[in-house]
Amino acid sequence: MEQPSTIASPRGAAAATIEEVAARAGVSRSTVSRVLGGGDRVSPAALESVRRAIDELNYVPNRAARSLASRQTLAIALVVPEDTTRFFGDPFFASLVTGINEKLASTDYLLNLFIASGDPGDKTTNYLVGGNVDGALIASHHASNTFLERIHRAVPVVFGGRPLVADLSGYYFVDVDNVEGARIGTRHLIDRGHRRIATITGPLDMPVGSDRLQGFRAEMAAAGLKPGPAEDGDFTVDGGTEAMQRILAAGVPEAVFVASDLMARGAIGVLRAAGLRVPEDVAIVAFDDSPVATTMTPRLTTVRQPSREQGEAMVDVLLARLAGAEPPHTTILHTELVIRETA
Amino acid sequence: MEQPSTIASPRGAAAATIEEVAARAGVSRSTVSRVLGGGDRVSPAALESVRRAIDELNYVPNRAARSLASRQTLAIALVVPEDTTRFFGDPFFASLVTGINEKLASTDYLLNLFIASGDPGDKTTNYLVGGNVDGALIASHHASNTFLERIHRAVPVVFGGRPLVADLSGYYFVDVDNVEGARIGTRHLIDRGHRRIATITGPLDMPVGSDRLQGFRAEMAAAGLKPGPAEDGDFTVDGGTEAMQRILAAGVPEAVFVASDLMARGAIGVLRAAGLRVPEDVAIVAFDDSPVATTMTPRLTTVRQPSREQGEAMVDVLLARLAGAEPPHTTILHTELVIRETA
DNA sequence: ATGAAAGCGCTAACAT
DNA sequence: ATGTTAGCGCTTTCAT
Repeated sequence: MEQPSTIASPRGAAAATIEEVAARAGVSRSTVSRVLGGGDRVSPAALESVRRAIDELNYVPNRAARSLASRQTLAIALVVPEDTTRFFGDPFFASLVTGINEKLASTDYLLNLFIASGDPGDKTTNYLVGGNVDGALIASHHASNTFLERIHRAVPVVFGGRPLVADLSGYYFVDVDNVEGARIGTRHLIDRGHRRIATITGPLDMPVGSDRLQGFRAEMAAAGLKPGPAEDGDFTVDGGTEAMQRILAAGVPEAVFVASDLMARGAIGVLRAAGLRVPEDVAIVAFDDSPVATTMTPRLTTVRQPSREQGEAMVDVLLARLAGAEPPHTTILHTELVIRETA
Repeated sequence: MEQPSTIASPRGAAAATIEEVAARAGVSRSTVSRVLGGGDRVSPAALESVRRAIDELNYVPNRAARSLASRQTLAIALVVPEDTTRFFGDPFFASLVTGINEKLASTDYLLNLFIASGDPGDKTTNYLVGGNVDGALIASHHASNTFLERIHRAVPVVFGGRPLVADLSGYYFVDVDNVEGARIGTRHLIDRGHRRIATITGPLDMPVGSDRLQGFRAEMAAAGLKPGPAEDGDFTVDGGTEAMQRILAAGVPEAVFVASDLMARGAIGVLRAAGLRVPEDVAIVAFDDSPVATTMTPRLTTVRQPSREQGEAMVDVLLARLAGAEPPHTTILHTELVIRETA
């Protein structure tokens, strides 16, 4: 060991620089840089000695310097404009992140996750706009316009879900056909012979929320039925509970189309507490097909949303853009009905 | 515009540089830099014109350049060496992240989250070692030594839980007193008059796993009781299910100390399926006091672990180190028993 | 209070 | 195949 262990300070030993590696290997900076870049146009001898020097010095290139010079970071941000409770509570994010992570694992890009709830000081935004990542994935939902637009202007972005902006042109996003999904789910209820059908929606200021309500209404209309009450369940278990209570207060429906599995869980709890059987007294079709759909009893009949594939598709589109290709601005994924026990 | 707009590419308009801001404001780079740094030793007039220029140009400092020069990034990494399933499935991480996030929100530091499951190419490690963050928080668990040590050597690190390294000296960590917690939980079972007590453990290659088993055994020994079977439930619902099945196969215990809420959920499912009542036939004390403890029926009697406080404490220690202070290497948090319905 | 000048550690032409 | 030369955009002495 030639390096004395200087490590009494918080940061470890002063990091070796490319210059030191070059000196030790008896070559120039450029040669070391070439080795770092894949070892092309480097003699076997030089390559060997550089590699050894890197090893001995425990050298890792300084990324700030590297990105400053090369204008790329090899990092991709996933921004989730939600608070931690929602982020961890909603299984949608788990699948989305899983899809993204897996797709990115085989590339040189590293995924940075930002849980940017309120972020008063715009720390996250400045970080992204400041050139710290090559591209960003945003699980849009109900983020404020300025926030989205600032990032979108500075760095290639792909949205998960339809971004909430005035003018969609120029934006890239991967969305699920929520209108279609809601129609499929509602249709199943109608096919089962139900007529008085209520719905529990997500927040209507979110595209996912309003799209699913729209699908519900469209399908009811197509069947010549008058839609029952629609109550906002906030995409949470508790919200679903309260929404169901409000619906019940107005009379017991034959069936309920619930716009997420989580809300369905809350709703079913209320139904049972009221002595109503599912599906015998009230049938339920939910939306998501997340793990809770099979974990709870009775197991949910639900509209499957391909969240993981959505994550993968987002990465595909972003990577294509970063590679200079021209992927389609809009990618739409489809849903399918999974019939289990609640309808 | 002296620079031709080469940017038909994905990224938006070329970002303004400090030089352009200076020119527009009619001052030097240095003055702009001072304004950026807080506006000290700058005349009101200059300050005003620089601010306007920044605004008009939509200027955001390039962070790579800034960190290269200033040797700090204002970013802090949270590294979770787990796969996404575990990360999202275990409520422990949700509270930990919540605590960390909240504590960091009021500082200038930005939290970068890395879900570094396998990471074959060491992308995450190189990112951290490459100086991309000022410090790192690691939810340690069962990460490989080399991984932890490489990061620890390069950047100030604080671990959540006791890191799995040969020599603990030099490491900073915030841990929960798991031995004590397990003793408290086990004691409660003994106090209730139970004698034949089994345990479902976490993986024993994790400090949390072995500590809780050790506490269970210590308390049983202190009471002069022979510990019942111990089965590894992997800290998951399914693992808990299987562990309980193995225990049952060897005979029905009077009580089980289960080292996590999630595993208790699986275990109770098995018990009920076997026609056994909880707590009448088999009493259960779990560990965590996560949201599932009150969500399920019956509600869990469990040892409360302050995960959120743990996250906050981790940030405190790291921030202290970054500020040049000398916080204690070890911080131990305590547990308390929460009595509900299962014991 | 302000500017000039010297890097931070790296990549990327451009020579050779 | 290798070295030389410029920067990348910023902070930071050091003068003034």
